[in-house]
Order: sequence, then C-alpha cells, then structure tokens
Amino acid sequence: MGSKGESNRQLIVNAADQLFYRRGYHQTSFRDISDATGIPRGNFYYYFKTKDDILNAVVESRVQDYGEMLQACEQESSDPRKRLLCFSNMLSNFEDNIVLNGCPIGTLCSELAKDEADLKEVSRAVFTLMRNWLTEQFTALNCADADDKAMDMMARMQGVTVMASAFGDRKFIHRSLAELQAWINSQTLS
Amino acid sequence: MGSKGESNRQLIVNAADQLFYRRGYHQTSFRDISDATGIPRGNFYYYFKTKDDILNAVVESRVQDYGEMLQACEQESSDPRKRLLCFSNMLSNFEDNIVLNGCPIGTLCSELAKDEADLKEVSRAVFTLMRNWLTEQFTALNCADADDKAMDMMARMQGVTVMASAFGDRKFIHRSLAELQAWINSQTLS
DNA sequence: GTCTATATGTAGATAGAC
DNA sequence: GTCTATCTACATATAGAC
Repeated sequence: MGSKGESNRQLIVNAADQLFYRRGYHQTSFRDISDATGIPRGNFYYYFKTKDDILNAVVESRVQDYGEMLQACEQESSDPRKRLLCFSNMLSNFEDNIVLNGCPIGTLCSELAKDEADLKEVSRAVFTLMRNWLTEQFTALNCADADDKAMDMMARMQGVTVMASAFGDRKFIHRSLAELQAWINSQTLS
Repeated sequence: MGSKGESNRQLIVNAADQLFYRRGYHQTSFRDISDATGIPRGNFYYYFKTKDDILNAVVESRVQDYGEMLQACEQESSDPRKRLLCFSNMLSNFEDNIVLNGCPIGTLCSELAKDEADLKEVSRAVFTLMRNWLTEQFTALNCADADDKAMDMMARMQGVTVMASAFGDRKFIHRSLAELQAWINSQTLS
C-alpha cells in the first residue's frame, strides 16, 4: 500500500466517521462520502469490499482515537479519580455535537443493535475499550465491584446524551456532569 | 371513515410501530409493513400521504399507549413514590425487548435526531409526555427541582437501556433498577 | 376502498478503459 | 490506482382499473 492510496483510504474513513455520526450508518450513502471527499463512488471498492468493511474501518479508527484519549487521561494524572474526571469531561468537550447528534458510540450501537448480530458486535468495540479502562480506574480506587461502577458511569453518561439530544438541552449536560463528578469524587480509595 | 378502513389503518400503524422499533424507521420499508400486514404497498397511500405521515400516526399511537400506562400507574396508588416505582418497572417488564432493541422511544429519538428538525420534534412527543408526568409526581413529593428530577430519572433509565442493549446484559437491568428504586424511595416528602 | 402495474430516484456494487 | 459508465435491486410514491 503506497502513501497516496493510504491517504485516500484515510480520507474515506474520516469522512465516513463524521457522516455515520451526523446522519447514521444506514442513512449515509456512498454518494455522501463521495461528495465529502471528492473521491468517485466506484473508487471505494478498491479500498473496501463492502459498506460493512467501511464500518469496520471506522470503528477501528475510533478505537484508535479513543484509545489515545484514554492515554491522555492517564498521562494527566496518576490519581484514578482525576483520570475519571478527565474521562467525564468528554460531556462538556463535545457538548455542541452531543446536543445535535448524541454520542457517536452510543447512537451507532443503538442503530446497529437493530441489525444483524455481527454489525452489533462490531459497533460495541469502543464501548468495550472504555469499559475495560474505566474498570481499571475503579479497581485502582479499591472498588469491590469495579466493573459494575464502570457500567454505571457509562450508563449515566449515555443517559445524559440521549436526553440532551432529544431535548436540545445544553444546561442538562452541565448539571449532570457536575453531579457525575461529585459522584466520582465520592468513590472510595480505602 | 368506516370501520373497515379504520381497522386497516390501525393494522398498518401497529405493524409500523413494531417494525420501527425492531429495525428502525429508515430501515423499515413499505414492503416490510406490507409483508407484516398482508396489505399491498400501494394501498398505504389511501391512508397516509407519506412515510412521515405513518411515523406521525405511530407516535400518536404511542402517546396514547404510554398515556394509558401512566394512568395505570396513577390508579395503582395515590403515593407519588409508588407511582414512580410503577413507572420504573417498565425496565423489567420489557427487559426482553430492551436487551434486543433498546428503548423504543429513546432509539427512535436517537435515530431521528440525525434527520430534519421536524422529524426530531415529532419523535420527542412521548418523552415530553413522560417528562411532564414525572415532574407532576416529583412535585407531589415536594421536590424543589421536580423537572430536574424528572430528567434525571429518564436519563438514568435511558442510560440503562443503551448499555443493556449494547452488551446484551439482562443482569445490568436488574441491578440498575434496584438502585433506581432505592433512589426513588430516598426522595423527600417534606 | 382495494389492488396491480408502474414511474422515478437512488442504493450498493461491478466492469473495464485508462 | 483512478475514474466513468452501468448493472441490479429496491426505495417511496403515483395512476388508474376494478
């Protein structure tokens, strides 16, 4: 794979990533991706066999991106609580997008849960990444049920994004984030 | 409108309701609804002008159905806390469907938030119904910020459905419901 | 009111020139 | 590797016979 080809492939993945988020997977057509990149439709099949393959590449790309974000949270502090706070700040960092389109991961999972099992499984990858990372942090806080806490925290954040986007409510994000962060700070380090 | 026509119309709405939930709005075709009802595709346009009109009818139907469920919760008790517990029991009553397809309302809102503003607005109707009803209950409990509590409770439940469907996790529903109900019982009646 | 046939557009995917 | 032209299927929607 030469540098030109790799670059075009990445252009497609990046555009698809954005479009899958803003319009949904099924509502995004090859024409949309073509318009966004300037790359002709038929050309996509040089890089990907099917649309599902593009989805796979987008999820891989997201795993990479969110993995880097988690590493950034780790490097910010060795205190697990501070790391959790860093993670929770996603809600305010991306609030403009959340109000419009919800969570990119959550809405993709919700959409593809209604499809065949393999697509559902693929879409879950980023959630799994986050869940494992959060479990590590709660474990470092000596929480007995660290994985439960991880699920609780993700559920809280997902609930906020669903309601905030349904009602276009920015203030709800702010209030909920404050309460979430109070909860994080209340987690024991025994 | 005669009884035969009203009945066929209702058949279409009921089938569309189920299909919009199990497959999503955009992924449900007239062919799907035709297959489910036995009513020919072209016939739909006698009852509805567009697919969006079917969506409108489905949302109206859901507002009706969930309105009746709220009334049932009211009739079960005059204690607002018991009414809230009744509402929260939706999570266990529908857990089989939730694990497979998430919340019918939440996933529809998430899907249509990515569409034009008018569809997004329509899909929000059931959420608004619930929000107002929950606010009434928290007001009856003398909560200062009753609407905030209503949003918090809905966000909690939505978060549970998103995570439960993403991971196919029934146990998470049970544990979260127990914690939600403890929270409900802790709400002050000063 | 009910149904068939069909119009019109666009989806994902392919073939083959360059 | 890149691009155009095109295939096949199916989407919503319409026309018009019965």
